Amino acid sequence: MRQRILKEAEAQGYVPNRMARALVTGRTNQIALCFPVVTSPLAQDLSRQFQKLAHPTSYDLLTVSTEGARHHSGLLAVDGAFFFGSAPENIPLHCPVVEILLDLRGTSAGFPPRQDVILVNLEKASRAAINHLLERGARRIAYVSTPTAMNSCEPRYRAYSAALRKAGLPVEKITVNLPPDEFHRELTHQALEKYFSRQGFPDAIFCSNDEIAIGAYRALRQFGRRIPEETAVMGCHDYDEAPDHVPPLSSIRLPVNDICRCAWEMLTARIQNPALPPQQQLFDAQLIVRQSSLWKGPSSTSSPRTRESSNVGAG
Amino acid sequence: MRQRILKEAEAQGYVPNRMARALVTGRTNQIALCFPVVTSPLAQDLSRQFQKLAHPTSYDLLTVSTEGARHHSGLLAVDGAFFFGSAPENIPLHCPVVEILLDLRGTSAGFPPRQDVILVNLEKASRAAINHLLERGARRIAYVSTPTAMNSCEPRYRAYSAALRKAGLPVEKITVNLPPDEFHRELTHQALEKYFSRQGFPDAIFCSNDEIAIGAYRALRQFGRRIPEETAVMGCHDYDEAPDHVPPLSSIRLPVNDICRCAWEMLTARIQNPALPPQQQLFDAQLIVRQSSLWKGPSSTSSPRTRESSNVGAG
DNA sequence: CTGAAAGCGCTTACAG
DNA sequence: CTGAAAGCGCTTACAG
Repeated sequence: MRQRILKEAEAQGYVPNRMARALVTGRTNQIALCFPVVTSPLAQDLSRQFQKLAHPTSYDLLTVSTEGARHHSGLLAVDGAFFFGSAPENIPLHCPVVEILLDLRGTSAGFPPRQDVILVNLEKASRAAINHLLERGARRIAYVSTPTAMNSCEPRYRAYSAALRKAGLPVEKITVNLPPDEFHRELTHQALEKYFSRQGFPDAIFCSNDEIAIGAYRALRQFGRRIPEETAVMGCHDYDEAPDHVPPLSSIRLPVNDICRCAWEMLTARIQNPALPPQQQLFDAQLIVRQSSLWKGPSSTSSPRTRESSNVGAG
Repeated sequence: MRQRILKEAEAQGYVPNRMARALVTGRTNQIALCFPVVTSPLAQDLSRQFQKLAHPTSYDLLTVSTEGARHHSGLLAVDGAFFFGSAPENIPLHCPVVEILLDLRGTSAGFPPRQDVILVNLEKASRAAINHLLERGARRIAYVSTPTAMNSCEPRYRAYSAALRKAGLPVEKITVNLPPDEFHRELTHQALEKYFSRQGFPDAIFCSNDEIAIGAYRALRQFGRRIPEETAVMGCHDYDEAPDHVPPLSSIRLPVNDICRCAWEMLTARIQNPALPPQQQLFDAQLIVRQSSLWKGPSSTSSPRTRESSNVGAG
């Protein structure tokens, strides 16, 4: 008797109302992805990985921006949330949270005593990147970033300034002011164009992300400055496009796939069992050396800015 | 008296429960973004634009994959949805929908009699792209795509095959089988590597999207084949990276920003007033000619595959 | 202006 | 195994 009713309901296209169900079960089958800037390449990359992880499950993904005075009308209707690089305090949320943070150990900010957290060590790889540039003989090494990544808690900046200090070289900071949602390359290009025409060219440029690095490519190309022979470029993130640039971009790889998989496991475990002990995991970023960082200095092949760009031989 | 209670509630950190509110108001303040493959570059691009549009509003965005036998446990809890290139029938949904579709007018599929729909005319720009390659003198022009974009309803394929037929040239189809969620460049590279070593090199390659075009770059570079002098490459989508490739990628630009803005307006208007008459809008794609499509043929500059790739002069 | 009641569409426990 | 009741946390309309 009961079966007949259920069958008939399905036949008539009945689907249960999720919010009503959620109200009584306490489960929404939704998970939030919280980023300070949802449109950044790194946020996009993480989103894509989380989409892949969510797809075989019954969870839908909600993308939420944590920055900007957005009026959130009530508790987010999610069973759990990932927070990238920002404090959950901003968002009304009464559910398990996994945070993905840059490891700030050793800084004044201290170790955050969170429950479930993934830490990414960027400082070690940044040190390796700067040392690599120093070993190639570069002396004038500039650090380019947005204001956010230009402070003493920031692992990239810390590694950079510590290494230069140790080598007895001057720090050269280039701050690029970027609106959070805009395409960064052209604005970086413009900022660096101005800078280069006033200050000349550094031997090497350490960029706080790959978008900025490609903005630097644009600016250097405009001046006919050869990469990496005259000015080397180092990115950070190592997004999918990095090997396809000419020259292929050296970068610091964030293990995005591993981070997301681990975060996903932490969160689903926490949802199933809120009494679980705190979960923590540390990931290392890794220096990926391609062509763009192989500085040769002024004494290198002296073929100047003549011939049109060619696509030969990069395979 | 009442004010005091409300103040006290806020002070204690009370936030109303969204699902309970949604159950009674019928509004969830959520909007769904539905894509056949959520991780494709075009889906990412559209998502980013919709994020920007949603940010100042009170809506949160839910990203949903319409392909793959995902068990959706109940009605999606959204006030409205965008559907890109796929039928809403797959997803349980009782709410306003705006569809974003490739314009198939003139094909056997006919004009879909939907309520609110945005149509993108890809065929005209595709014709322009093929004619551009023909005018440059290319005779052997191949079309590279996934199986999905290799059928007679597909505007790119229709334009391609019609133009070649008209010019009395043979059609050359290269099908690349790609898993939906994987990074396409390397797999395209491999498929084309095989193809080129068996069939030799076309004069020009018309790719159904930019990712495939960059896979083609990789394969051509591997053989030391010069782009565009020996083999020209044409992409489709014109993503942000297109001008930064070497040589800069010619492509067919989808007006993603305009599409998203228009779709957003349609949907919010429909949510506010369900009795609105059907809304429709047509957008044209546009051929963007950069360097990669400027074929010169065998009689061009005969400098062979010697020198290492250089980044000079592209600015 | 405040307070009590009804009801949104479900699920869960409990009585028949 | 089926049916009626209670209740999830809100909002809305209605009575005081």
